[in-house]
Amino acid sequence: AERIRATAKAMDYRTNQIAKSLKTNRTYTIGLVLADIANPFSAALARILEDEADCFGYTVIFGSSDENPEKYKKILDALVNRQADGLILSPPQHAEAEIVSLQQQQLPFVLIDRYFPGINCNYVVLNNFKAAYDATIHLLQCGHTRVAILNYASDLVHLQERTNGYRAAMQTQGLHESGALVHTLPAIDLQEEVAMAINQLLALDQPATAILFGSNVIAMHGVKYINEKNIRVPDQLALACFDETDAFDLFYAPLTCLRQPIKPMGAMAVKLLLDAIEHPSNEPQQLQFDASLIVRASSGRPSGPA
Amino acid sequence: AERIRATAKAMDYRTNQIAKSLKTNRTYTIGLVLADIANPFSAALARILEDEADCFGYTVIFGSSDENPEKYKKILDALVNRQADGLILSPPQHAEAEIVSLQQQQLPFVLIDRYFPGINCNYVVLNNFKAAYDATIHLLQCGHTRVAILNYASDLVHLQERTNGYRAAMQTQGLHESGALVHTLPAIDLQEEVAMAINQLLALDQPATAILFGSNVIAMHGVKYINEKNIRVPDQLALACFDETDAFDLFYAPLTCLRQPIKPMGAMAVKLLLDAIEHPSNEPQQLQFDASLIVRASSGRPSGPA
DNA sequence: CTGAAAGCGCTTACAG
DNA sequence: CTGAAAGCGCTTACAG
Repeated sequence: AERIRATAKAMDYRTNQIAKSLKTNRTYTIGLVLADIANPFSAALARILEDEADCFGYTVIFGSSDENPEKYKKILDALVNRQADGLILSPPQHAEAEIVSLQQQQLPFVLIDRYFPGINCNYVVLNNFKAAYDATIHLLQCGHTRVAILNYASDLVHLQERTNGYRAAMQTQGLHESGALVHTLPAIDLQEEVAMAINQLLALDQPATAILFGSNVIAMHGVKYINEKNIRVPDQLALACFDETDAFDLFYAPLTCLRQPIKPMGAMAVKLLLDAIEHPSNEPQQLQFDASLIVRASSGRPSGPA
Repeated sequence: AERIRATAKAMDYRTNQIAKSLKTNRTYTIGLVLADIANPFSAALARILEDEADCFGYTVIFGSSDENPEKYKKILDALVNRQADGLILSPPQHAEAEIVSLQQQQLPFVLIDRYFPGINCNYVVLNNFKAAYDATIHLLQCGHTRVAILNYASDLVHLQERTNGYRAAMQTQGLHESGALVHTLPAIDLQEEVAMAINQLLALDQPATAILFGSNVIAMHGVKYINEKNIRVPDQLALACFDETDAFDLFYAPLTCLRQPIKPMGAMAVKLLLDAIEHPSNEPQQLQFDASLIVRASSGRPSGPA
């Protein structure tokens, strides 16, 4: 018996995890579905989830949904078929039925970044309302009154909360805008839509003097356009945005942004998922994290008369 | 029998891929090891590989090595134990033994981005020599003679070829520099090293007037520092860099860069891998792709006397 | 403590 | 064409 073990080692034997998994019903694999792994925010999150999963002996399989419900369903099927022990999901719009189906199949999962208020399941999200509120208040405190928001037109609640937080902040100053300062973009041709929105905001009788961008992608298009048109930041137009990216450091007026605590969020998502795998009868947990407002040059005081 | 099939469908039966895999010895899973999935270049590549793999019914499991050989080995073990049908690898330095071991185990794999000249295996890489040569020639044609390069100090051949290509281009103009214009950085504290190198280049008796950055990460640090110090681009210092990133569009002088054809490269890597899985006795194939030099504002003519 | 047997859920070759 | 049997490589409970 001893000798068998010795020769096994010598022959460079490796256990077949597939056979093991078949017996133990455990693959030590986590399925991850994001909108697009190539988005810097998603990629950073994927990296954190990878590291965290690795701490517990898990490996990550992933897929990108492109915000497309059919594609999302297809990826989910592929990951479930491959017997992922659990799933970490950033679902697209209209994915409620899929989520409920996972619950019925008793598959452990945790939503990250996004959630559906009507569904009682594990999730880890940002307090988007507070984040948008804080950023807007900051812009108001910099002396701006005509603060605009560029956000996605989306049924996703976490995005709507960004607009809601912005509106609540504006109302603290008695600024009940007609809506000319709120642009929600369908994101069919986002680059074009962002450019149009900025043009419109600057062409108002009372032009906007500050913009809050609802995501890093919107901000990227916005800043590119502002660069092209030589719009002066922050004098002519102050800026703040959701999400932090290295890219924003290259702009001459580094962007004030809302930094998401993705490290603790990712760690918590993995923790909740492993809990759900171990204890399927546990009550779902819902966790919100706060963004940090990182103030930089782009939100400085406006130059013109108030 | 017919009725069994009907009720199976009704009961939402899904075949257990694990059991199937045990029997067929196929998991339809590709293992991907990159340096860091959070790097925009890696993330973009991961996305392309994901899409390409999906076309053939494969799913991707991944790990980030952080250029650390031990971590690389550990990830490789995890992916092989999970019975990935094949591997796409971007290996760190000193990974030759691991690669040879994969060959001995007859595990199908394809290297991407990096390769080891002594090992006859499948790989898909950029022609780094030509890319660096082209970019340097371009800077020389813009009227620069004191063109510098900031690259990694690394045993990885694909990085050394960037410096070699640069040197070859300089020699076409009879410019055999003493080495003051060539900085190879150990990347212990890359940000600091890049800043120091730029300082030294500008403090030379004959200051450098142009820099070729050896990667997007080096360029990111470089441009941030140049921004901080208000060094004027391209007048005081012209720039060009490897890899394309959205980020570089936010700089006031958009960066001239070497765009890697990652879409065809990724597609080819998946193709070679699937070939290797289907036909294990096929000869390894080695493929080089050419970068496109995208000329933009950062490489414009120098202002001072030549 | 060791060793033989059953079974995880499939596929595949074979008998009916 | 259909159905029963063997076996993929493990783990686990059980007998010796």
